[in-house]
Amino acid sequence: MFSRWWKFGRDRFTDVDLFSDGSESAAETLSQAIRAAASQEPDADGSVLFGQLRGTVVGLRYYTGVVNRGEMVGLVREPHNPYDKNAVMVTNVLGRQVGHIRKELAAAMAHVMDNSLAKVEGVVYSGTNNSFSMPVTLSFLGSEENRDAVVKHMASRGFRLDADGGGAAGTRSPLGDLVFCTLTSGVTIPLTAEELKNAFDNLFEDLMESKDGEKEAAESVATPLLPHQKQALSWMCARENKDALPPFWEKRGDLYYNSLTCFSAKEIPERVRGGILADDMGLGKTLTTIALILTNFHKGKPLPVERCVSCHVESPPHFIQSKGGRDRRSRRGAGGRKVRTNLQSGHFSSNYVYPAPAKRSTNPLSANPAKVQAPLNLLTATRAVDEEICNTVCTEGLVLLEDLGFAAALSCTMSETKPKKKKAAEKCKLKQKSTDDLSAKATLIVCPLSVLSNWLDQFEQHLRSDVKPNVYLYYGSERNRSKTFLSSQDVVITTYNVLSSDFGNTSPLHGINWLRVVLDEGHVIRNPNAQMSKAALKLKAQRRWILSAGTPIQNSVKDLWMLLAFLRLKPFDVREWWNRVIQRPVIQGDRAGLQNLQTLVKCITLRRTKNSEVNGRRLVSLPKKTVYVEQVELSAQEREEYELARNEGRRTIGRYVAEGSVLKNYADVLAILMRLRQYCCHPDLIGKIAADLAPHHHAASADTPAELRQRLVEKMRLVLASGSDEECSVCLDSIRMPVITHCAHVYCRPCIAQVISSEQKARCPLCRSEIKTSELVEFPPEEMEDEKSVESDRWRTSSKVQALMGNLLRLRSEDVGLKCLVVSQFTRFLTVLQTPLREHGFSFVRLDGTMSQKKRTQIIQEFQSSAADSPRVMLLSLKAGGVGLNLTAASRVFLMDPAWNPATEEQCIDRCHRLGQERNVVVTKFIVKDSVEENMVKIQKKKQDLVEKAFGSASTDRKTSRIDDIRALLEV
DNA sequence: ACCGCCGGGTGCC
DNA sequence: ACCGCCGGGTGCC
Repeated sequence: MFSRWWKFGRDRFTDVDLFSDGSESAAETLSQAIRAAASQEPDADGSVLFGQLRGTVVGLRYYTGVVNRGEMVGLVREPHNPYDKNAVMVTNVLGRQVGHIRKELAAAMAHVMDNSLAKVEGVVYSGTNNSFSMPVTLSFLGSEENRDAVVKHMASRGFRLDADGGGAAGTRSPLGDLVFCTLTSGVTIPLTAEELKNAFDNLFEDLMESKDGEKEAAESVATPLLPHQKQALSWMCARENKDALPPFWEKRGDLYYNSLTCFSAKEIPERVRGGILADDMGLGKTLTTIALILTNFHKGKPLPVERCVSCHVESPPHFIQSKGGRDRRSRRGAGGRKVRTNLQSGHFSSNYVYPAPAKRSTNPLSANPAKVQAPLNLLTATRAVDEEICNTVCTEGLVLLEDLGFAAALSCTMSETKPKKKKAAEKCKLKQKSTDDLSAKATLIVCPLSVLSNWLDQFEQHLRSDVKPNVYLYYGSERNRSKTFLSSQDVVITTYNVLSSDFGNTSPLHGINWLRVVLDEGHVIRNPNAQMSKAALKLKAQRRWILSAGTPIQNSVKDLWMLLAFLRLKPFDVREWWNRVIQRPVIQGDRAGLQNLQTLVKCITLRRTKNSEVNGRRLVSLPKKTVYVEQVELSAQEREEYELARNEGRRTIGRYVAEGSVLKNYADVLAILMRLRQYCCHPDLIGKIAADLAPHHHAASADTPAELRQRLVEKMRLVLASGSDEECSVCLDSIRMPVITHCAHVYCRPCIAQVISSEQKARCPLCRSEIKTSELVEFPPEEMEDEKSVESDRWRTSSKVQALMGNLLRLRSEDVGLKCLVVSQFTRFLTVLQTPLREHGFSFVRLDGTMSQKKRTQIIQEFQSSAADSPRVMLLSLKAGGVGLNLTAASRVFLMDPAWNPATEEQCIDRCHRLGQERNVVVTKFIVKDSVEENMVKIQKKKQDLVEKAFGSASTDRKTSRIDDIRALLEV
C-alpha cells in the first residue's frame, strides 16, 4: 500500500472538497484558464535542464486541491494577484489550486517565467508533516542560450540551481527516475534516432486490440459485416460502454491513481468513450461506424428507428399534453426562441409545429397551448429542458411523451412502446439519478467535403430499406440552424469547413450535447492552431471517435496531442502534461516515455492494414493491382516546341537562381514548369494565360489597379493549377474559395478573413506584409474559362492523346463492359480529351473540382451504375475528390500526367482499388520520354526514399524544398 | 505552526 | 523599561 497522505487532516476540508458546488465551479473556471494558458505552451523541443531547486508551496489550507507524494504539479503565474504581482500559483493535475510558491522564490521565478527564459516544472517528491506548506522540487528547462541568464538571476536572489535536484536525490520516487533519467546522468541509454524512428513507425502497426470478440450489427444494418468489421464493432461498443479506466489509471483502495503523474482522486477520472479507428482505406470504416451508430445507442441497446411498411419520410409526431408545460418551457433560453423565429420566417415545413414561449401574447402559437406537437425528441435540446419537461409530465400524469431513456430500453419496433407507458413515467424519476446522460441522442459526423456524399450513400446502401433514421446534412447556406432540430436527429453530417465557419459565431453545433461525435479523416485536425481543430475541440459529446485512413500522425509525436486532446484523454488534454510526461521524454529518447506512449496509443486505437490477418486469413482480399508506365514519344513538331520552351525556361530560372530571387518569383517559376508539363500533354493546354505572363513581369512594377488585379488573378490561377498540391497555410487543408493577397499569397477566403479580423493590423502569415480584406483578390465571376478555345473545330491531337485513345479502343474491342478512369491534373486536358472520346462513341462523364456536391453525387452514381448504357469512361481531375470517393466500377486507370506528390496518385488509384472492386486493376501512367515528366518521376522516387530514411526532419519548408525540386527538374 | 513573527503586558527573587 | 522575558494571537499570495 502506498503511503497516502492528505494535506488536510481535518474532515471539514475534505467535505468542502467533495461537496461544495461553489468550489467546484471555481475550479472549473480555473482549470479552463489553465487550459487556455497551456494551449499556448510551446513544444519546447530543444529544451535542456538548467537545474533544479527545492522550494516551498505555502497557503495549502486555503485551497482544495490535493497532491500525492511524487505527483507533478503545475505552476501558473498570477500577474494580477492583488497581494503580489509576482505570485506563482501551484495546481494539481486536474487544475485545482493547491497553493502558492513562497513569495521570495516566486519573486525570483516571476522574472524567469514572464520573460520565457525557462519553463519551470514542479514535482512534489516528499510529503509534509503539516497542513500549511510542503516542499516542491522545481526544474528549470529552456534553451541553452538562456541558461546563464536564468542561473544568474536565480543566484542573485539567493537561489542556487542544482544539477541533482537540490538535494532531492535521496528521496526521489520512481517517477523522478522516469521523467528525469535522460535529463540527469545517463542512467539508461537513450534511444538512438534510428530506434526512435522505428518505434514511431510501428506505433500504429497492427493494433488489433480486440482479438477476443466479434459483434453482430443491429438488424437494421442490411450489409453483413466481415469478420474484421465485427471485431471493430465489438471493440467500439466496448470502448463506448465499458467503464474501463483510461490508460495509467488504476484503483487503489478508495482512490483512483494515475501512475504517470501520480495524481490520485476520489472521483473516478472521466473515461474516454471512443478512440481512434485507423484501419487502412477500404477496410470499411464507414460501414463499421454506421453499424456502431445503429447498434450501440443508450445502454448498449440498438438505435430505435422507424420501421414502416409503405416506407417514407418523417417519424410520426409524438404528443405532449401539458397545461403547465408551456410556462416551464417559456423559461427556455435562446434555443426555444430561435425555433420560433425560424418558424415565423417560414424555414420549417409545416409538418412540425414547435412549442413556443408563452409570455408574448402576440405569439400565434400560444393561443392553443394545450396541444403541442413535436417530432421525436424535439424537446431535448438540453438536458435541463428535457428533465423539466419530464418532471412536468410525470407529476401531472399526462404521459404521452416518448422519453429517450425509455426509447433506449426498447427494441426497435415502435408498436411495442404503447403498452409500457407507466414504465416511462418510472423511468423519468430514475433518470435523474442515473449517471449517464440520456438526453443526448444525435451523432455528429464531421468529414471533408469530398466524402460527404459517400456517407449519405453508405447510409442508404447499408441499411435495410424499411429503416429510416433521421439523417440530416448540415451543409449549404439553407441549412437548418435550429439546435432543437439538430439535436433531435439521429445523425447530422457536416464538413470541417462548416464546423469552423460556424465556430465563433453562434454555432448551433457547439450548443448541442451530442451522443457521439465522429471525425472522419480525423488527422486533418492535427494542427492545434488551425481554426477547425479548435472548433472540433469545443464540441460537446459523450463519445468521441476519430476515423483515420492509416496512421493518423505524419511526422512526429507532436501530431498525436491534438487527437488525444479531442478524445479528452485525461490528463493529456492539457498540453503541459502531455509535454512533460510523453512528448519531451520521447523526443529525448527516453525508453520509458516511449513505452508509455505505446501503451497510450494501444489503449485507444484499433488499426488493421490491408495485409493484417485474422486467424491466418487476410482481412480483405483485394484483386491484384498492376501499374505500368507507358512511355510516350513526342512527334517531331511537338519536340521542337518543347525544346524551345525548355531552353527559355532554363535561362529564366537560371537567372533567378543566380540572383537568389527564386522564392520571390515562385509563381513565375511554377508557370514555366507548368508550361513544359502542359506541352507534354497537349499544346492547346498552354492558353493565352501562360503566354501572357512573361517571366520578367513583377508585381512590384507600377500599373493600374485593374492590371494589378488581373495579374494577381493569373498568379493565383497558376499557383492553384500547378498541381503542386497547394495548401492554405492557415488551415493546412486544400484551398477552398481561394483569394490572393497583394503580396501574392493564396489562402482560403474564410481562413484569411479570420486572420485579418482577429488582429488590429493584420499581416500575411507567410511574408508578414500588411494585408487588408479590401485588398483580397478572388476569381472574377465570369471565370469559367473560355473552354471554347479548345473545342472541336480547331481541335488537334497530341502524342499523349493518341496513346490514350489507342489503349481505350483496344480495351473496348476486348471487353465492352470495361470502365476506365482517365485522370489528369489539368481540367483543360480533360476538356481536350472529350473531343476524341465523343468522336469514337465513348459514353463518358466528367468529375472535377468545380462541380457542386449535388452534381458530383449524381455523376458518381451514374458512373457506378451497372446499366448497359452507363458511362464507360470517367474524366477525373486528380484533385477533385481527395480520399474517400468510391469508383469501384472502374478497373482501369490512366494517369495522364505525373503529380508532384506520389501519394496523390496512390489515393486516386485507391478510389477504384478498394473494397468492392471485383476485377484486377490495371494502372497505366503516361510519361513523355526525355521530358520534365521523367525528371518528376525521378524526384518522386528520391522523395520517397528520403521520407523513408529521415524521421522528424520532414519539417523543412515546403516551398524551399520544392524549389530544390524545380532546380533539379530543369537541371540548373 | 510541536514553528517564527508581532505586539502588549510586565518587570528582583 | 530607550531593555529582556513571558505568553497569546496569529499565519499564502
